Amino acid sequence: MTQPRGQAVVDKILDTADKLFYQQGYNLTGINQIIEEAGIAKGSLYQHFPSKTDLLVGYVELNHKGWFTRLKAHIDSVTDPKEKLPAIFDHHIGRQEYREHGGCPFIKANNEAGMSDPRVLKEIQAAKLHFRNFVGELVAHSGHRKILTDKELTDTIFVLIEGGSASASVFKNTSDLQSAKQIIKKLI
Amino acid sequence: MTQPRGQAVVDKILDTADKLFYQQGYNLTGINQIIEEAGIAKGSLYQHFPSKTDLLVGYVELNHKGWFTRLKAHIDSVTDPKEKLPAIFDHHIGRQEYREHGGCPFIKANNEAGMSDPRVLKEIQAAKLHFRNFVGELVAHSGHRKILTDKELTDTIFVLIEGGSASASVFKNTSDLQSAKQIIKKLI
DNA sequence: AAAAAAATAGACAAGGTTGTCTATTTTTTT
DNA sequence: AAAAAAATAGACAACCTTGTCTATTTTTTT
Repeated sequence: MTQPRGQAVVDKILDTADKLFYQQGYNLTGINQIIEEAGIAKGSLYQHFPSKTDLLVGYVELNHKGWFTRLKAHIDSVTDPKEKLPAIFDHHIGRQEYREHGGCPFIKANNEAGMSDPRVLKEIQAAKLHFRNFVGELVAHSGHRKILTDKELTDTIFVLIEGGSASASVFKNTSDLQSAKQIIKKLI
Repeated sequence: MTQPRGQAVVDKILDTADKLFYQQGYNLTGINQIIEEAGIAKGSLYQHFPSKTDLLVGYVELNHKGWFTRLKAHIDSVTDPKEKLPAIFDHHIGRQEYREHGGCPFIKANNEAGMSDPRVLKEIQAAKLHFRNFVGELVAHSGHRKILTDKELTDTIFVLIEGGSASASVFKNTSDLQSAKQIIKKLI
């Protein structure tokens, strides 16, 4: 069970698929490129992922986990409950900069391959609901000014984050995410 | 120059590409499927579009024109300047229902093939700037309550429409677009 | 140490992809 | 009516795709 050096095969596959699926897109990334860049054999890939679609499902699940872990860690580091709301935008601004303004990985996967397997859409919806519930909790404890109701503010933040990420992928900058952050600060 | 019955070849190509690129995605739509469903010969396609990428550019341009024509017609039909703002949401709600919640065609094309040709990204950015400027004009003449500045309200509407369309493609409904509409009504 | 499982390298099948080219027919222009 | 352009049907090249299968080596478990 020990793992002296180097990643396990599954991790190498998922890491490579994560990079390539996001950068090039699912349909433009071939199995052969994945095994070459991951440095593993084709048989190993098909042992862990019976089909390319299964690898896509694994990719979406991995992104769900990793994304939420990072988001929660960032928000937990902010102590003022009201300040946690703009921090959601800061986190996504940083992620889009790191990701070179490629947009939301879930929306990308959904647009390109959302119909290829029901598990893909299900997992993407789960990730988005997860996010909305998380925002809802933060709003509920934020002590905001109630210009909008809790539900309205939650929906606004959720939709602004979606739209701000889409805008980042079009304009290759985070200016709309920054604008959205300022607007939310004004409304809380 | 007359065209007695049936569309010209170019129109048949673009209509078919429009349908298939949006429904299936650019990368999953083959040239052979396009010519078959359009009922034209392969040589005819390559006479008008030297490559598949050129057809993609034509597709984005066609969407830019058609989308704006429809949007403007809808907004023009609303007389009250303030009511034109929620009408932007109504229009997009109707479009997403008609499009079966596939999301924004520009975002889809950008996610899937934004890097394949600089003309694609350029045209998508042009469409989005076109939209933002259009919203800006409506906001300027709306006589809203100035809870937000003109620029802030414009940005908010723009980003909410982007996010609401993305949400429609994930949840296969227009509930976030409807929520966004209500929030805007409250802010104007 | 022996048995089982996992990983490797790579050939291979079956089919799909874009784009070219030819020969023929139809349509449009002059 | 004659010449030019456009459209058709389809074969074809060159290549890429996913997934399978074999033979061999490495790693892990018992």
